[in-house]
Amino acid sequence: MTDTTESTKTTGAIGRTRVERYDPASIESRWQKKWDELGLHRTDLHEEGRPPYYLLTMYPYPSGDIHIGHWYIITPTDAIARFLRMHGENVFLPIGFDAFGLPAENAAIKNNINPRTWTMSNIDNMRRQLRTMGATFDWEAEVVTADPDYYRWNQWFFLQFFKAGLAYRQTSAVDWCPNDGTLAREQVEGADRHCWRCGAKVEKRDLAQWYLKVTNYADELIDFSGLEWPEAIKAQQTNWVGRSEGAELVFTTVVDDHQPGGDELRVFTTRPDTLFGATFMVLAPEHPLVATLTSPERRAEVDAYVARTQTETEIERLSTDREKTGVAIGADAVNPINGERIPIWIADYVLAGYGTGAIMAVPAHDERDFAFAGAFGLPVRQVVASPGSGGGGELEDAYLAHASDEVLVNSGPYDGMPADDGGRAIVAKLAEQGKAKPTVTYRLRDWLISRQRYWGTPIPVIYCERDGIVPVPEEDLPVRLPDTVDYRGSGENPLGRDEAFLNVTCPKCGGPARRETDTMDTFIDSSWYWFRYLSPEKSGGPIDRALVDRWTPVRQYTGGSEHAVMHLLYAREFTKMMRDIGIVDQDEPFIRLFNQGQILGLDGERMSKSRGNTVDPDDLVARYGADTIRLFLMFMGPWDQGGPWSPTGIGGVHRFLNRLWTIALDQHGLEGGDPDAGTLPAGESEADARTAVRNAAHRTLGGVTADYEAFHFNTMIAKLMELTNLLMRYRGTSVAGTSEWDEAVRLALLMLAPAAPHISEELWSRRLQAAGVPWASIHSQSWPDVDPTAVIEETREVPIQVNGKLRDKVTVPTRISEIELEQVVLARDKVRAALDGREPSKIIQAGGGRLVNIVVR
RNA sequence: GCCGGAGUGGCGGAACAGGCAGACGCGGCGGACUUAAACUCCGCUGCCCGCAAGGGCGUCAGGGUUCGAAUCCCUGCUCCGGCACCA
Repeated sequence: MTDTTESTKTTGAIGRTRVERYDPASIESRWQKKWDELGLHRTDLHEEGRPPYYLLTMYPYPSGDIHIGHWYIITPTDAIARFLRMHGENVFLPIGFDAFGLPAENAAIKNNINPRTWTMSNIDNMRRQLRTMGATFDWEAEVVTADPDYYRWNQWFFLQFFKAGLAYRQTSAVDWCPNDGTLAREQVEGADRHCWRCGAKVEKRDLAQWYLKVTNYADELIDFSGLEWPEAIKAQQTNWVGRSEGAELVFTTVVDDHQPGGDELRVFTTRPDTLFGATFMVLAPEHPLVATLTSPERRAEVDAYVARTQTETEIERLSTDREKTGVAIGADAVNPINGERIPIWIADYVLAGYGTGAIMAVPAHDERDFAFAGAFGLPVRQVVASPGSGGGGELEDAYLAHASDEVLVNSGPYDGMPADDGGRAIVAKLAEQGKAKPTVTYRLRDWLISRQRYWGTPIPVIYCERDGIVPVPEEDLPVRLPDTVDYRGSGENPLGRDEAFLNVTCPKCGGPARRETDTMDTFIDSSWYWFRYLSPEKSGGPIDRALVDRWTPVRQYTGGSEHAVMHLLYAREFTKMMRDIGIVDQDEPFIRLFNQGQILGLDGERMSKSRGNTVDPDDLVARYGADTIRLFLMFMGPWDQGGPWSPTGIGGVHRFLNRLWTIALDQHGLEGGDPDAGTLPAGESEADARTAVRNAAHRTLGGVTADYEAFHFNTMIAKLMELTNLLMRYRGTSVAGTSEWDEAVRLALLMLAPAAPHISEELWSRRLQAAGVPWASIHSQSWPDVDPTAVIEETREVPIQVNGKLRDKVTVPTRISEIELEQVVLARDKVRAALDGREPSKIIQAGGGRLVNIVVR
């Protein structure tokens, strides 16, 4: 802790003063309280005077503690808010808690307390910690998603989506985590297919589940026009949607002893040009025709393979370079282009959920088909080759080139055509017979939202034996999550064990019925929470349309990139669904997105409570104060970069604030350790020095303003350090206390205010008091303007190069002419030495004489 | 394999549109203050040669464009993040 009793000795011209030391502990909580009392951060959403600016940062999950990673995202966001307010924007910066979810349930099971109790007590703690940052959240807008007043609207949305055909129930093989229950496609990660949250291996289960029809928006989701989002996120989402253009081709099954034939076997391909090279077909083991097409003598083997793919896929899929497996089913198909009979196989490398679940295998031109053909001795026929090569000879690998300078071979009438034209011709020909059509396929799946967990939003549906699926009437919302359920895990839905919850009367027929016992994916909560911030208390509907129209889309969103294809994708999808049911009039939720980097723990891993590698900022705050921590985090490096946590260097930032304190409060003091203290630099007049101070202050202002706008906080702070160091040099000289000095200190405080709000407010208020001016918060001041006349330089230093190598520098008047500058440069001793008698062949003055380069042979 | 991003001192990082590489900070060295230490302050600090003046070399590697390249182009390497047989 800083010793507050010690004083800095001063022996300046003014005489002895006692200046207390910078003690953040004594000032920060005082200002936080004052700002609270004044309602400095409360946003009047109806105010007409200033333009609205919705600034949003991703709300935290209430895991129990705010760690340094939270500071890393939140405090720069707060600096942006304060900066914008000083520019006259009416900034809305709300905060809330993503309060449903698995960790609460697990912690509750472990400690035998109710998830709600656990969550709410964490939230209380985190509210307190969040306040120590000095962040300007509007706490009146707070949203807690586990409140019935919030989740009832999840249910309401679900009912509207159901009515609009955007929510549906379907039974199919789904990804299932032993801890989390069902997962959406986006929530299964890695080649080994593990759960995004708990890491457990994901299995396949056949379940009836609820889906949201987000595939409706596939094309819209890859259109980012009008959005300022990081390239990386746009690329990830585009890949995730996975739009793929090609054609659907229709093969036909051949009559066999055991089956009548004539069934259509549709395949999707991006390479119709290779149709003549199809030497076999492969169906996904789950393909519906497998059952009828399989011949009696192959039946046993096929059944065994199908069973095996269902149970063993995860183990096999562990290997990235898996061996191809599969079995022939004892039936053939006809290639529509040439009538050729080719055998039908099943294999797990063909996925049931993509395309048509069946492929034409062209081993010569597809790596996977090539490997499969190699494993089972199936023929390989090259049909694309570079012109002149003929395509003879054995391929060692699949031949993948298919640019327009490749031609078709072994393709009957299409021989010699460029591959891409040939492909189009083949599709066109088959289309005449109804056997092909150009098709677009997507990787994106509908959003599976059912979860077999307790701690979430109950899905508002009732199952009646007579009426089937009956939505809960809107007037019966919310379907409350019972507090007393035995939520402890036993692999079954906790809500299914609560008879009082489970048994209801059918709203349609009045007969006995049962409630849905699944809850919603918690990503539903975060898919519209920012709309709710605008009217958290509203009871007649989820959102206040007038405020939504006025304040959204969000102008600037800040948060991590780890939810690139989860939250950030769901939020876009949900907004489009809200638009389609007519309750908002916007296509996109977030205009600008900024992804800050991650602060990693000492182990180099992402900080998380479950890993136990979090850094608690409380100790650091106690020692250095919130302002130092805020600045240090911003100074570490570019905000979008993050990096491993190390407190080394925090002292440098703290010293900077101390120096600022000194120049603001002890301008006439003398530095004991500096032999030049109190004297102007040799050869510099007071007038020169005053001009230099003013010039530096305004130049800094220009740079700092641009840096704030670009979120370049590290260089913004570096510039303020430079200015402070300069003022430190002039402290105790005749320049200290002049109007130029005074202006520089004032500007420095204003520039620092968004980033280090407490110390700047404290120094600001002391200056006002000293000047006898009534107090007004620095945070309600206008951002200062650069005085263009102040940044005009009388002279400038010109680097001189000879053949691109720096040889000399010369200081010249700013208004020097080109000819004069050339004369000055050529007269320099070092230049003449470097030229060594040679005649310059060219003299280049770059940037209007900012640099001179002399070219000699 | 595909997609995205990045390679600059001992370290974190600067360098806006091709024009002084290394701002700012950490660390290190030297000094002032102190009885002493801590704190604070001042100076030096890319590498090599040299007592110095000065010179040479330097932005992952190799080529290229240019009067001039950390920056643009080509080839390759390494690292980080994402995807996972997507036909």
